[in-house]
Amino acid sequence: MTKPVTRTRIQRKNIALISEAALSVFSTYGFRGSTVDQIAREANLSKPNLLYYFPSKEAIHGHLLSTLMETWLAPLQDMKDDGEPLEEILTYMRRKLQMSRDHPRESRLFANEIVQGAPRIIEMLETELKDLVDEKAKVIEGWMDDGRLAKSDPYHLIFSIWSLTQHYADFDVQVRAVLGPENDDPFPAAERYLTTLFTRLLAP
Amino acid sequence: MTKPVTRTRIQRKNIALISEAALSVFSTYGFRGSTVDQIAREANLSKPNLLYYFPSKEAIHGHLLSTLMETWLAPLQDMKDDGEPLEEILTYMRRKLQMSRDHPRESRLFANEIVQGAPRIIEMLETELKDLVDEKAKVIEGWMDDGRLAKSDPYHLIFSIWSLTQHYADFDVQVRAVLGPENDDPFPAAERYLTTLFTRLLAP
DNA sequence: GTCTATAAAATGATAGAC
DNA sequence: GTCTATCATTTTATAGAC
Repeated sequence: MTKPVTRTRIQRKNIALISEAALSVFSTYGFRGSTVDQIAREANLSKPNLLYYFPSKEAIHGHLLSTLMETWLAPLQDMKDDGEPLEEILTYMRRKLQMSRDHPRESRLFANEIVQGAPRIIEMLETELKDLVDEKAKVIEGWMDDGRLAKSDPYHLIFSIWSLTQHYADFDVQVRAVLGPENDDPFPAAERYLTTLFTRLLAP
Repeated sequence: MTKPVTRTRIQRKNIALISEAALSVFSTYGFRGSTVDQIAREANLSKPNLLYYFPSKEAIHGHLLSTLMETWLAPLQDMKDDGEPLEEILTYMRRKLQMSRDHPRESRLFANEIVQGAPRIIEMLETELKDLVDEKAKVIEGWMDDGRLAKSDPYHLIFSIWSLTQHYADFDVQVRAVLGPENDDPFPAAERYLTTLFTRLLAP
């Protein structure tokens, strides 16, 4: 698929530098709201030098999205049929919550893209993501049919894990504004709350 | 606060036209990603004519945000101390879900603003919104202390209602992509799922 | 109130020297 | 590989006729 490339140390370094800078900028302003100038400044490169490594603004954004996609899907892929059902769900939820805490920019990059209609990843959502969710929804449904998990809609269950965990990255400023400056880290309380929520919802 | 204005019919009509168009455009592209040209085209006005009614792009955006804010807070304000606790919470959740279904552009306008750091409404979040949530969290905590609602964190309970309901507006394309074209309206199933979720979480 | 024309700044991208 | 200079477009906003 992707053509094999041999890159020099300096190429690897600059591509990493640009990716890092672009992640910060795109996740904060969205695709159309971001400028190549901003990214170049953030990466400490001149604009033409940045465009020596990527042919266009669109290319940088596409590179980020496809690179991050597999990281993003990994936690759901790792939810295994043969585990203890409630523990599998709780582990998935906790991993997603950790990603919100440790990689909020990645979360906001996707949030920006999807809120704005997902023009650049809609196809991937309809194929890769849908297939993965279909598969895992079947697993969850099996658990419910076996009486190992209380019944509820498996698709909306997955949506609820996404929305509840990503909220702490995507709406971080609002969460902090409401909790006030005295509560600096909302994540420990969030984890306790979400554990209770999914346990009460799903315990058989 | 706002200076009282007497507007002609034509002024009211055009301001409404511009607001409507701007809501569509800003909610889809965010502030920086939107152009005055787009809004003018959408409103069937020339760009200078649009700028005759609003002094700048920023002014249109600000007008929208402050106009919509009270609509946005109304459902939480209406949650009353003297009702049946679980019903009050479920009613609030359902009203929020209805807003996601009936006013998705408003939801996405705020989502865009907050994901991008809420530069234009952060102050309002730290005052009006925080005060309202503080007040309602106290009410909920009272219900829990009286044993009329199972205990859990009232702040994160409110966050969870926001994230779960707004998800169906803000991430609409993703929800539809995953459910596939055969499931055209996700809201009925969402309402059943969320009713189950909050009932199991909160029933004493 | 509405329009055409246009100024002034920003932005994406390229040319070409080193 | 990196830079300065620059082009072509887009974009916000204004001038001024009607």
